[in-house]
Amino acid sequence: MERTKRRYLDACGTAHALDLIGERWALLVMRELMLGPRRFSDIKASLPGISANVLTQRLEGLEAAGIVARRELPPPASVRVYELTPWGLEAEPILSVMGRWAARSPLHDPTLPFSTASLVLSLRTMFSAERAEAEGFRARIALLPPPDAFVAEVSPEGLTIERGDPSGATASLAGSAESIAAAIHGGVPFEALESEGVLAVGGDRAAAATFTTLFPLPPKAG
Amino acid sequence: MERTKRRYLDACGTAHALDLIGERWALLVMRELMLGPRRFSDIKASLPGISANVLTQRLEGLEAAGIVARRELPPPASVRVYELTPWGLEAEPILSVMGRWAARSPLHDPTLPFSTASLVLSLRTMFSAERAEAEGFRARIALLPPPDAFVAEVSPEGLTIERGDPSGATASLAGSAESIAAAIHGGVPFEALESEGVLAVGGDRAAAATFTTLFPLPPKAG
DNA sequence: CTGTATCCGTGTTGATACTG
DNA sequence: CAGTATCAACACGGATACAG
Repeated sequence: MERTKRRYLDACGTAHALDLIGERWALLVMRELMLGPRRFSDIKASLPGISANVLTQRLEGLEAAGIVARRELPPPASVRVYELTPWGLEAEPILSVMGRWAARSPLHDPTLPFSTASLVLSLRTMFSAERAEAEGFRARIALLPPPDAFVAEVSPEGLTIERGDPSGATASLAGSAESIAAAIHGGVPFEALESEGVLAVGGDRAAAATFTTLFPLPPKAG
Repeated sequence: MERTKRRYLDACGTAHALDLIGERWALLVMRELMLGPRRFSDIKASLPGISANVLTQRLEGLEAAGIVARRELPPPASVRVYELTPWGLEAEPILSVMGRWAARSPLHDPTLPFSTASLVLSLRTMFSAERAEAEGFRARIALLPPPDAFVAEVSPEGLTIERGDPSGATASLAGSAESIAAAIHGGVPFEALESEGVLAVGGDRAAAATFTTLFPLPPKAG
């Protein structure tokens, strides 16, 4: 095939990182795998604009680099899934740092599509331990972007967000990743989103409201 | 011209970062500007393989995004230089995190060319405050990759590396960025590099030797 | 139904030559 | 020195066809 990959002739670690994950779509494919194994079609559906052949190439390249592994689920599922290797998982700080930096961009357009993986990673990135501390906040908030279910746990140790059973949570936010993000990052009041029918808030509404204030965005640059 | 820039239709911060700095060469151009203003030809000379037209396009794009600014030095210099804006400067953690992650790659080839900016940023990235603490190390080490002069200061507060006057330093390492990196990251003994005539160690050799141990590389993945 | 391979129009990249 | 012009090679994205 193409043994003549276009590489940077540069010993710098950053340049090598770009050789590995600098091609178009590569980091976003990795983003979609950060929360666990996914199937080809699910990845493709979460990345508006990627074409099947490009996704195939990226998965091959990331596999060859030792960043992604493919696996067959045992019968009766018997489907092929892609997952990050342990080293691939360690790339999450790259996504976080890039996201935090870009949040200061004056050109950012928050009205574009927003995947579930983006939502969860953005919350991990933007969580303010200081604010949670100042509020003395402690809760388990269920995040329910269909068909997934995550539980965010805020404690003095910090924030964790994992797939899990939402029953027993202090409060719940059900709706598309875009709608949940509108409430948390966009500051849109629950009532506005509920009256449009795109968000359902359950349980302790005050706790849910406080939760949405724990992820402040940095000021715009320029 | 390019009113149809190829963007990701994705509200995720990481995706927006890729819209801004995800094009080929963009991050490496920024790396070359991290230590201060540079001229077009100097940037081009530090990036093996980039062509003039692509460098022009990247500088234009980064300027339009508010990441890079162009400036004319006053007479008698009267040359045009490019520099990072304050927000552009804040992208250094992106380079660090990518470099640290890629250092674990089994495919990394340390024999490729290595720019002065790469050397300084890699030292800032890989510095181990724990080791300096454990050694009780405190010194000013001059790094002299011609035609530049940097002073690295190790103190209980951490490491700083700035352009500066090398006189009065505890020790000095003079040679190409590649040679200095061979001593620090590659673990090559001073004597081997000196006998090849590619490195000159001055001042307190023991302090210089200890200094080279403060930048440990992480273990390889896979 | 889930992926993979092939073709094709278009835009991006890279090398050389050239201009102010 | 600091770019621009030109052109060839490649990568991307879309559609479609194919394989398990």
